[in-house]
Amino acid sequence: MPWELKSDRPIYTQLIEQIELMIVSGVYPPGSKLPSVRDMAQEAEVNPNTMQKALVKLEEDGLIITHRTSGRSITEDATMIERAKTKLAQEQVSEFLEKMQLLGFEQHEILTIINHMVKEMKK
Amino acid sequence: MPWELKSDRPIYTQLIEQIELMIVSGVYPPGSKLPSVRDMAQEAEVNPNTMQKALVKLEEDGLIITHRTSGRSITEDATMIERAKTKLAQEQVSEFLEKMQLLGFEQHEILTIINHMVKEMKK
DNA sequence: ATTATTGTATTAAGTGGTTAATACAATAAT
DNA sequence: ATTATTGTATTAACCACTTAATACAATAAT
Repeated sequence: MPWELKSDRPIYTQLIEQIELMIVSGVYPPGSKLPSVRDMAQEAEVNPNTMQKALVKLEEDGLIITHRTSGRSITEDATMIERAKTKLAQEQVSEFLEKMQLLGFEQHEILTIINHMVKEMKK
Repeated sequence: MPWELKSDRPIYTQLIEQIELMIVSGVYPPGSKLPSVRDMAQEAEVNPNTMQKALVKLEEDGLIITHRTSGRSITEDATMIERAKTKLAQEQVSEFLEKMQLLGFEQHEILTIINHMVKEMKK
C-alpha cells in the first residue's frame, strides 16, 4: 500500500478513495481493526488532521465504525462492502465508456482496443 | 459543450482537459480559430485569468497557436492531434484496467462486465 | 488616423486545503 | 489508582487556486 498521493487534488479525498479501495479489495477484512489515526497519518506521511478528515467521511458512509477510545474497525457487514465494490466498479466502467465516447471512439472500437490491451498485459 | 467544472480539482486543469477533448474530437477542427480569451472565459463562466492559464498550457503542448493580436487557432498539424488522441485513449484504458484490478477483478471479469455494459448502452 | 479587439501582466483580496502545535475527555492497559 | 492510548477539537500560519479590477502593447478593423 504505497499511498500514492498527488498534489492535483485534495489529499483527504485521495485518502478516502485509497482506504475504501483497501476495504473493498480485502486488505482490511470485515471486522478487522484499523491502525490509530496517528499511525495511519504517519504511515501515509500526512497530518493527523488530514487523515482524521478522511476517516470521518468513511464512517459516515458506514464502511468504518469508531469505538471512541479503542480505535476504529471495518464494518462486519460484508454485504455492504460488496455493494460498495460493485458501485465503484460500475462508476469506473461508465466513466471510462463516457470518456472514450467523448474522445470519438465507437463502441466496437472501444471493445477492440480494450481486448487488445488486456492481451498485452498478460505477457 | 456544457463546461462541466467541479470544485474538487483546480479549474484550470479541468479547462485544459476539456479543451483538449474538444480539439481531438473535432469540435475545434485543425486550423480553426478559437474564441478570444475573454469570450471563452465568459462561456465557461470563469475568470479570464483562469482561462488564460489553461490556454497557455495548451500552447506549450503545441495544440494551440497564438497570433498575438488576432487571437488563437488550433494547430494545422493533424498528425499531432491524432497523436494526442491516441495518447489520451491509452491513458484512459490503462487507468481503467489498473483501477479494476485494484478493486479485485480478474481480466476476464473485466471483459465480461464491459461487454455487458456496452450492450446495455445500445438500448 | 482612430477605434476596437487581441493577448498579456499586475495587484489585491478571498477561499479551501494542509500543516503544526496543543489540548481535552474517555477508557484500555498496567 | 496510574499511565498510555484512543478519538476529537482548536488555533494559527502557510500556500495554491480563483476572482476582480485594471492597465498596457500590438494590430486588425473602420
